[in-house]
Amino acid sequence: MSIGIKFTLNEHLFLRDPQDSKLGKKIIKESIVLIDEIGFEAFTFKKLAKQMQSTEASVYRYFENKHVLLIYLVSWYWEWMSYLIDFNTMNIEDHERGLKIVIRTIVDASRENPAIDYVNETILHRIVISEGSKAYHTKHVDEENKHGIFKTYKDLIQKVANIILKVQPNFKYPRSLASNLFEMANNHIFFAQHLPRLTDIEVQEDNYTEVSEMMEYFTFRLLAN
Amino acid sequence: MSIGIKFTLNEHLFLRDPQDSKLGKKIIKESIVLIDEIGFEAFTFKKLAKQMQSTEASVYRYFENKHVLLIYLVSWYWEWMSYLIDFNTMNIEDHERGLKIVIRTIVDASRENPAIDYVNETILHRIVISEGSKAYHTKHVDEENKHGIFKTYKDLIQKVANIILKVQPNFKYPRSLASNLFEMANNHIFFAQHLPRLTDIEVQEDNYTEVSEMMEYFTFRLLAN
DNA sequence: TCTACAATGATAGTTATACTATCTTTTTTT
DNA sequence: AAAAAAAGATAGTATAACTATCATTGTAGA
Repeated sequence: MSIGIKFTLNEHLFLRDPQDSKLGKKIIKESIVLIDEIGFEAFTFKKLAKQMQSTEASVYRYFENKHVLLIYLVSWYWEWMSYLIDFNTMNIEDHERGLKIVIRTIVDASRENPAIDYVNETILHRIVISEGSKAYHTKHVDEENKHGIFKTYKDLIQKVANIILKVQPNFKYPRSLASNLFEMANNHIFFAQHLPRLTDIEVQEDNYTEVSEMMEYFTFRLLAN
Repeated sequence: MSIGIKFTLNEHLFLRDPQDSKLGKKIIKESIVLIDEIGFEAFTFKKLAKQMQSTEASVYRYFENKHVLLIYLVSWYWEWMSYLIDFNTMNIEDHERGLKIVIRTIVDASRENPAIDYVNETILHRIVISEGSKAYHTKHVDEENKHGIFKTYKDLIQKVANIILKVQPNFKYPRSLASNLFEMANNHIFFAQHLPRLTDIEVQEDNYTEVSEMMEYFTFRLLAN
């Protein structure tokens, strides 16, 4: 049932392209499930291999280590988000309406119809919320950044920044606002679920309406004339 | 040269209070230096013990594991921030001016005169920027939260939320804005230093003026009538 | 269809991490 | 000076994070 999407991810993110083989796709699929289940710290390649009935050595043939695998997953998510934004804003003439759609896409990504059979986007969204920032909070950011590892995210931010500029060409902080939108969406869902006193919004189950309302309010207040 | 401050931190954060002994203070002091130097992932109690000429077992008598130590350090930072905000806004009648001072305090915390001899606040600020969010991004958040581990942070957010409400009593999202101010300050300093395309501001050395300018702009746009 | 070769599996081994336990020595308290 | 608490020294265990080697299976081209 694949609709034939294959994302192009930076080649430093893997040793062998997991999108090219059955085992590779299984690694992606099962790692998403396992990281969500036990958390990134407790996650190991040995446990993953056991769960997918393969071996540790086989997993290491695809990914250098679990940190790179996390960046891969998060990058995959960002590529997917980028695709969704393009898709959802296609043929929208009104820039304000376009930006609102972007915000709702960011917040409600997991409600979109799954696009690829070996990736559970709903679970991946949870991982991005709770583990995503660990992808770049390391001592090796600069080095990894030099390899273009974060290009996907930077392009995504630029895409949203451009939409922001269409709404308000004089706005001084388009990229800051764009990155803040992503961080804010993830943080406040996390806060509402785990540390509710750090936010004013509430979420139940997978209804994130209050998050996107808040973000729309913030955004259009900032961009108003 | 201590001015006699001793912060009260949740008792679940340590096995023996590090503030009560020479060795405990040394653990705090040296762990800050070492985490900053090699990053939290590479940091181990064994390396710490070696650096401070003590033993692994001794460190384990104070902290259950390195994750709890990180929460301890970050909580210490939040306590200190709370103290600074009170101190810097004391006797300020004008609420708007008060909020501006809060923003500058959050951003420029590390420029404040060091208050306690065994904590290098400048280095600790760097740790909070690059490792701080790992304190609560774990599978055990809920459990740790039940123990009141994050009370310090929640109280700090509430304090800033109250100041926000004084500026604009009708504002719908005081706590969200407060937590966003802290997250934003740290993120954009980090971005400017490591992933500059994710922000519009620039920082050089320890001059974070552009960060506080941006945050003031965002905040007062949101709170304007 | 056979051959070559790439991919995977099975197994073992290495070094480091994350602890726990026990005993001795030093320091502090009374 | 004795008792108790803290710290040091040392050793040990389980698991993590890899690397290496060889056997087996699957597949693409001659």
